[in-house]
Amino acid sequence: MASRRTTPLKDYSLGTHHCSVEVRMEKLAMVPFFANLSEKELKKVNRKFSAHHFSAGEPIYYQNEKITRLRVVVHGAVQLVRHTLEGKDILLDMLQPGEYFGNPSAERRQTHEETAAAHTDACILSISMIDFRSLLENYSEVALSVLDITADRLRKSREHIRHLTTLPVKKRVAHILKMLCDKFGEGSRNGRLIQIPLTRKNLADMTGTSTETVSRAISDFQQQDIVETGRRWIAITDSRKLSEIADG
Amino acid sequence: MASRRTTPLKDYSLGTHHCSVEVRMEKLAMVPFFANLSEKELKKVNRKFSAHHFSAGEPIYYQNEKITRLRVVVHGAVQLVRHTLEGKDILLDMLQPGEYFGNPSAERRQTHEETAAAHTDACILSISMIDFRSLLENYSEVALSVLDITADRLRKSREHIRHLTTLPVKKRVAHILKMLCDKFGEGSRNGRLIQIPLTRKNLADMTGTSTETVSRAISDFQQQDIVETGRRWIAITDSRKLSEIADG
DNA sequence: CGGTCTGTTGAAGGATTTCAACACTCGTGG
DNA sequence: CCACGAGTGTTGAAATCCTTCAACAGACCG
Repeated sequence: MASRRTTPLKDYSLGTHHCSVEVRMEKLAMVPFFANLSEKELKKVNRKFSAHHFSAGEPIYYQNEKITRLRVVVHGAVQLVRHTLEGKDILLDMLQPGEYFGNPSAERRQTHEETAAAHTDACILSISMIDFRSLLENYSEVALSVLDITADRLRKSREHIRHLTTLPVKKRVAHILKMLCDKFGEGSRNGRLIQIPLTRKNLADMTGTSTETVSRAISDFQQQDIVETGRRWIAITDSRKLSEIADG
Repeated sequence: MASRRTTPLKDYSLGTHHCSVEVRMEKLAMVPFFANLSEKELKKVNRKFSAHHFSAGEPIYYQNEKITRLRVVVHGAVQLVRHTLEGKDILLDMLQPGEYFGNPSAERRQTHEETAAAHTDACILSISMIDFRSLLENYSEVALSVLDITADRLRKSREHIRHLTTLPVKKRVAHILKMLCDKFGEGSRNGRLIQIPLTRKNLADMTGTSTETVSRAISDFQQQDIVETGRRWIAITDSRKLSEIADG
């Protein structure tokens, strides 16, 4: 496997790893809406979940597919992509361990609005919608927590709309880099490194532009010593200047 | 008051109207997340709500203001607007009787992300966040219903993002007109009339463009006999052709 | 070491914004 | 009751940002 790696990023590959019961419990406890459950309750919940591994790039479910399960990221990163007839993709979200995906309220709208795929090698826990709904009915604190997270995602989505309709591309790219840095940033020596492999296409699909335009924006940032970048990796070296560009 | 009205729209003015208890109960029962409560429970819930009237254009709460209450539209239309530093407004949503507004999960994020204003004369019921949260805790069916509605708004928001990033202005305007027609459309003789007064600026703020561009798009639709329009009103006369433009 | 995927850069073309001037409508006040 | 003015809608032309097309350079993998 990858032996001559040159990127500064961590290796996310799973190999033949299999999630032990202990790891699963630990990860489930990390999920924000299970945080307040007792260990006994958590064990009960844990039995309803099953685990699956996905290789980088492998799809987890497809757009328009029937919704049957709710999923939680345990290891790796998951991307939610909306494909369009125009052939332009939209990267709706990048998920970290602890985050859920797959519509939690799959009552009427029975199909997924987006495709979920493992962005890196990933380990995913999933629970049937029926079990999840009964869980929500029985534990009001879990339901309220899921509501809070969903409301926060709505807030972020509207923030994104604000950026798309009022900001020029360069500012949008700056905002996305800041956001990614907050969520995935690691280290502080030569600036904060964004700990997921991202192509110019990924960034373009997040900001709603073309790869070329993103490339030009980032080239500009690089000349101003705001970021450092290579193939599939970016580090922010001057977050102050980046903020100035984003908000100025 | 308005005596020489020439628009084809209904008169939304309230005059000295005051909501009777019966009207309030009826309206509360219309709210999707109270739909399943018994009359007795509904009466209990009703006591927690207070009613207020707003004239057209009057603000209900301001962006960045502290969140203290959750509100429900009883009469009239309410607009949710996000103001930006660039001076460009974004019309996030237009609400009908029965719809709630004001973040239902006001736990950490303590301030409103948008300004709410009465678009027409409006009657609004409101409940304190504390009472609302305890309501969610005690009635799991209400909590699940609120979750469903929030998840659906997230879906719509992402759909909007899709339109903003992949479609040219003309198609976006067509989509918004279709949406407004589905939500506010009335009658069928000379086409479906959108039953709220809308300016070109309102439409521009919904589609993320300028008033001039919206005007050009609608002029074009009018020449193709797809819509009929006047000052602050629009009717769709050929929804099939409109759909073709939106999706073609 | 070659092929493929990824990233860069230039230049032309296009869609939309912006600036500007004008027309129309409504309702208020003379 | 009419006229005027503010708010609203329309249209043209120039300027601009971004996309698209194209060619190439560099990195990674087997």
